[in-house]
Amino acid sequence: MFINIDPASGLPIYLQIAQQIKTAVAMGRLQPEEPLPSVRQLAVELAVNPNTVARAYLDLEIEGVIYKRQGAGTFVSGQGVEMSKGERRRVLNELLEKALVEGVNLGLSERELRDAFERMLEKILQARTPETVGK
Amino acid sequence: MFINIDPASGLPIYLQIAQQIKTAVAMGRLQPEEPLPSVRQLAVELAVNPNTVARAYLDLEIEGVIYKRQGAGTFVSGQGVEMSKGERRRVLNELLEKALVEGVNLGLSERELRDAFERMLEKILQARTPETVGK
DNA sequence: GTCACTGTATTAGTGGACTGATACAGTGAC
DNA sequence: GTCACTGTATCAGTCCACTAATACAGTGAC
Repeated sequence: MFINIDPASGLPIYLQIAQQIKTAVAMGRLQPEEPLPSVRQLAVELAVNPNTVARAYLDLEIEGVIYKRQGAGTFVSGQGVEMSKGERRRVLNELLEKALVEGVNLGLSERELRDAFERMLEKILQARTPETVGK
Repeated sequence: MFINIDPASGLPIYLQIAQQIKTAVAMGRLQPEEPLPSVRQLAVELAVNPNTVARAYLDLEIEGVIYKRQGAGTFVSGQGVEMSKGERRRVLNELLEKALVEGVNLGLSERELRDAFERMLEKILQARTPETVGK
């Protein structure tokens, strides 16, 4: 798989796994209903404990990014994040505020902030087919 | 001061302090060279240990948001984050990616993402005078 | 049924993040 | 100099996040 762990990052292993899968799903590198590697398989590959992978999968399941079936495996969700519109906006706004506060404090100009946003948005959406984005 | 601690947030106290000050600086509610409350003063106000406040101030100093003078006090920096342009972009991009990945996985449309960004950017920049934003 | 695979639960150990008590050190008004 | 304020350093305790070892339980091909 495409996941790689950086022991020096300081970020917990399970979060590194979760984050990378999340990004892959957002970018369409992982398609809905596509099976993920089993917890053991990925654990061997990354040389970590199966529970660590399971922890990452659990987080992703709670967030609605993937779903699991006992004995069968783990799969990418079909777009279904169960959250109210308001709640979703709140989460997004929190993250955007954090990014922009940081950007402003770093002394970046309004122009630079906009450019960076546009570039990142493009990067994430480019690989997706139009109908898989939003509704 | 305007800081308030939410014990239920799960976020460490010192991070709550640091984050709120950071936001205040970005929004211009705290002006360059403006003195911050002393570590003891703020500690009493928030009912925490002075070291906890000091820890928040230390983080902010390392990031370049504030500066301290032994025996004198703590002050808001005058725009001086010492970081290369490339490094600053990298930090911003990381945060933007996180926000957008989340937004896409939440099923928000490109339009909604753009709108949220514009609104947040506006909110943060509105209180600042033009010449204090970027260069 | 067996077998080989799935995810799950339990339990435990280690490390370090977080906070606090307390003593030290610098600054500036007087 | 004193005094009242600054931030700083040291040390210690507690809690829990993180990871792991290991055993349990469900699924599906055969």
